[in-house]
Amino acid sequence: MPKLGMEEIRKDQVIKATERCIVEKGYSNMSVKDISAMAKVSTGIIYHYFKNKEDLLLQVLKESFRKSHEQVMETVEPLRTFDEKLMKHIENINRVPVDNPDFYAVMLNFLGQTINNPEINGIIAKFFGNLRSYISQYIQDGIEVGRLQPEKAKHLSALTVALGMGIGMQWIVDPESFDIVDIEESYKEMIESYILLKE
Amino acid sequence: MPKLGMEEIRKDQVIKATERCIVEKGYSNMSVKDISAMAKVSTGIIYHYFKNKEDLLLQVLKESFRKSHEQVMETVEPLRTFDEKLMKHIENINRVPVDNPDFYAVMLNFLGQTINNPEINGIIAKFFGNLRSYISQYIQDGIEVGRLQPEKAKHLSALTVALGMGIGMQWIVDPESFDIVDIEESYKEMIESYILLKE
Amino acid sequence: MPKLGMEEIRKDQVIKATERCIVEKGYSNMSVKDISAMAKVSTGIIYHYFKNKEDLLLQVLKESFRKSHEQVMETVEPLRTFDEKLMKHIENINRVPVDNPDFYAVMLNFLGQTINNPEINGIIAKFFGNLRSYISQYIQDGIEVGRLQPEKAKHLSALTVALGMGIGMQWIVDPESFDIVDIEESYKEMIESYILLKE
Amino acid sequence: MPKLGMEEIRKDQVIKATERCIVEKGYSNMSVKDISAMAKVSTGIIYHYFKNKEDLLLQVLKESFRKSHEQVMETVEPLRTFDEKLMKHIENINRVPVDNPDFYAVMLNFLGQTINNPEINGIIAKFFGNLRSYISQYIQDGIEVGRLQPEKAKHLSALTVALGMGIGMQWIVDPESFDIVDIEESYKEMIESYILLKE
DNA sequence: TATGAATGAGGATTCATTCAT
DNA sequence: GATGAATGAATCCTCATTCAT
Repeated sequence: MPKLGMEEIRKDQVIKATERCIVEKGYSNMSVKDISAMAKVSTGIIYHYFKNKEDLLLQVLKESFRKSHEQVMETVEPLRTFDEKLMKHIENINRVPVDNPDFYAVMLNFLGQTINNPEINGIIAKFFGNLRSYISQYIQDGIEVGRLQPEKAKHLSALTVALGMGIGMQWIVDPESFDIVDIEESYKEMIESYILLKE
Repeated sequence: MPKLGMEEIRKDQVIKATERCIVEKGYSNMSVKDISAMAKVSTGIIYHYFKNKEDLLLQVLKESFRKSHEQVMETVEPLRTFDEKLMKHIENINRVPVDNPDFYAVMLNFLGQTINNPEINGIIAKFFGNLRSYISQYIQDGIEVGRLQPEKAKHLSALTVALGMGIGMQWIVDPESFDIVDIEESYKEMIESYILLKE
Repeated sequence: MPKLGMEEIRKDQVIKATERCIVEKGYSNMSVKDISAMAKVSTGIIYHYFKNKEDLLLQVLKESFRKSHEQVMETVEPLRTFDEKLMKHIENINRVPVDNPDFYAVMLNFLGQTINNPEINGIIAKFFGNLRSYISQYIQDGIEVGRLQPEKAKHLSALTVALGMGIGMQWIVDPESFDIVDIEESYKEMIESYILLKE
Repeated sequence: MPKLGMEEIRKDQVIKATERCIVEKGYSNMSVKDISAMAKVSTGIIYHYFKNKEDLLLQVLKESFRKSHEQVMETVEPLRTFDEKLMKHIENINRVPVDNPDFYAVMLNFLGQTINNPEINGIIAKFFGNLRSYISQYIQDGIEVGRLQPEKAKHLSALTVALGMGIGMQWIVDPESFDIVDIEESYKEMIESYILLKE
């Protein structure tokens, strides 16, 4: 077993274990010992690779957002037209709770810290900002090709993200309340009816 | 100072103090001692009136939702037509983050516990359910008077709530990202364009 | 309901409740609140009639021994001959665990405090001393009527009490280990064979 | 000071300290902090090696019985004849209160918990059962070599243990009441007169 | 007499973090 | 690099006792 170059392996191992702990026990009920047990390492190792628990948690959040972003890019970028991209993005957002419920669990847990932890708040703010800015780009494209009303552009990105997040949250809290696959159509329709795509 | 019949006074005092603690310190960084200091009572009194910290927290959440619901009812109920009601409801939802940021702080903190705490989850699920069901009633009314397309009704309540919550969350996390008073118009327009109100 | 002369009624009520608490929860797991709940009075009442918890407990122990002693006297005193008395006394001692298991529960609980609580130790010592001294009297009588060997008298009372207590304790701890009614015969035989009763 | 492989050392250290605390302060007046101070370790270490206070106490009881049993075996086993063994066993039991008063202090404290703590009850029941079963074996041997009346065997072990325990308890509670070295002779005589050893 | 509200010290237990090995 | 023993402050909670009513 290599002793050198373990850094990446160990960090990854610990971050993944922390994620699982958040999902299984929750942000506020999870000790460093729990994490080390889940990762099958000693507690000492954690402090060897991370400054402290808070540092580790921040890295977990960053990694979680990084992966989520990566996933979105992979599916959306290859598409050509702005409306394909927008609709794909909506699909992506809408399906997170089903496809990757752990992401939601992690995000909700961190969201609870946003009020009192500026660092976490900053990371989440940046993530939301990114989501909006991708959508803004598609919209810009749509305006440029003359198929979108410029006056609707201003809040569209925030509204699109809002719908996705709001649907996801309601569904995570109560999956019986509606069918999340079913609602996707309405989600798209609502956006479309608002921006009045011109043929 | 009276010694008898203090129950309601003390419970209220402690619940309010707990709310303040959640807002100022956060759900997971707040000790019973913090609460008792905030409420200017002894820790013992908290256990005299609440079974334990969890019980207290649940009551804080319930109380928070109760007040929020009350507030909504007061402004929406007096209105006559379904579209006035719906739009007022939207306004209400949209303004919570500005008018009552503490409510958002509390809710976000509890939302973070929803994954791992079935009791909290139940209370939040019920609250979201209530929000949707009020909207559903306005919509029913709208369909009955022939001014609303029935086929849009199915997900409208969830979508309306989603927009409100999603806007609020983004704004709480980053108030610089958009003007929340400004976005209200777009919020309403999006709903209206979807349901195609007939004159 | 009389307000004057409540002292005896209340004291008795509280002492009985305390006894029940000791039996049901154990000496060291029982709070003043438990006692007041069991007695259906307020905690304040307890401090009105007893100096403090320790005082109350001492009175419970005394009362327990007083009742036990009373019971013994009632059945033994009417008898005539010393050997009838001795055997009846043995029967009495032997049957306490079955007839009055609460007494054993209470005594065992207090016995556990004897090492570290001189006051409790004193009361128990006196109780054991009493038991021995009654037996010594019967034996004196036996010697005087010439039916008992004087040289066996010295330790007989302690040995008789020892057998009774030792049997009781083993049986309380494990009632399956022997039949306590059955062992009485052997208990008596052992005493008889030792003192060689002359016809 | 070594950092690895401390488990046995620490456990022993803590168990011994707990024993001392029970003797000096009593089962119900002794805090984990007292124990940790007595053992000269931090409170944390106690929870590192024992599940909780109750677990620790159970191990103390077990250890106490284990040592006592060991001691008995060492002195009794080398002996040849059943009556030598029986008498030695009686001597051993009788001398515990003098030779090892801590054992009695510990046992009495735990005995007080037997009514309300099934686990403690089980351990004590087993210990008493062991004591009886050793004696039963000597008796069997005596019957087989024809020097003991079989009909007396049934309760003899319980009666022998009863005498020993009963004497010890009375003496612990009031050492002035009789001379425990002196009573040993009578203890033995009582057993001998009962079983009528044939030459 | 009687109540039960109120106190706060003290209880068991957990936990982030350090450090000798 | 890696371990897990060790710490002790901080957590939640209980409880004997007091006292205004």
